[in-house]
Amino acid sequence: MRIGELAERAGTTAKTLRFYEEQGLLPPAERTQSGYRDYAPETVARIDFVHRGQAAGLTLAQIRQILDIRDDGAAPCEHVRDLLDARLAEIEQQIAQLAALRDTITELRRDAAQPDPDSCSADQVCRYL
Amino acid sequence: MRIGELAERAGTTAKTLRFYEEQGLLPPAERTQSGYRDYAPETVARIDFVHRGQAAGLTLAQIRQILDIRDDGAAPCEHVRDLLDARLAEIEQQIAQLAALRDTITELRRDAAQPDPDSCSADQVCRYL
DNA sequence: CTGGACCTTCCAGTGCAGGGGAAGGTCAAG
DNA sequence: CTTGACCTTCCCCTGCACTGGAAGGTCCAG
Repeated sequence: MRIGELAERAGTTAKTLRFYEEQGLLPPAERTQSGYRDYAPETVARIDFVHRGQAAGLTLAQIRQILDIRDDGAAPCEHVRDLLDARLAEIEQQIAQLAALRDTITELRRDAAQPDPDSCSADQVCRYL
Repeated sequence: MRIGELAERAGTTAKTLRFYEEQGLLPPAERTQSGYRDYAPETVARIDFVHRGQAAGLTLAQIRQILDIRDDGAAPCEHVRDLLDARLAEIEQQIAQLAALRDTITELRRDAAQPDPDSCSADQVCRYL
């Protein structure tokens, strides 16, 4: 299978697959005599895994770690579990930060409900911020 | 006042102030005979405003819009209000997306609570993801 | 007059996940 | 034999807000 067909089957682009190979997410592909990349059908599953990892909010670097463990012949279960835990903690923190920011902005917005341009000195630019 | 002193008073770095000037957040500074930037003390207030805008989650481009309106002689109140509204909507959406991702990961994590390496085929890399 | 602190410009890189496009090679159909 | 679709490598660009560093100029104290 050539790179275009693989890309279509896996729901991505040839450009992205070359990028994944460069990043070590895909092993260097076999080549035809003329230099074209030649993929086994199973490669689709590997790309699907990358997509599942992304859907779980993992970075390509983290997904690569998992693949490296698997390629070493081990089962990456525990590492996956740790990554999910870490990601979960990050997300909770991000949500908390965004919620705090939302509250801040909501308050600013309330103060700015009936703007009074005259009470804004040019010096401070805008007294509602 | 030279750039280093301004940076210290405003709680930032000289490098950042040059960057702000380049981005149009600060007007091109006066220069001394020898070419050093020379600032009026009021400049601190402008940088403070930039920081308040950042604290409200606005981008430098958005903060620049507000400053441009003020520099045109108008009061930016209404534009500020609109920006806050837009930012608020974005934040709500980001929070919702993160909450959905959190739920997804929580579920994955529950399935991976007692990892069973043998049930993971090498093909799919990790059945918990 | 020398050293060090400060300033200048310009170039380049950071992290993330690719996308755009040039210049050229290959392959199958008509 | 040519056309068009596909492939190759290569390098640069995106957004965001800076940060680092090189090479050189200025200022002031000792």
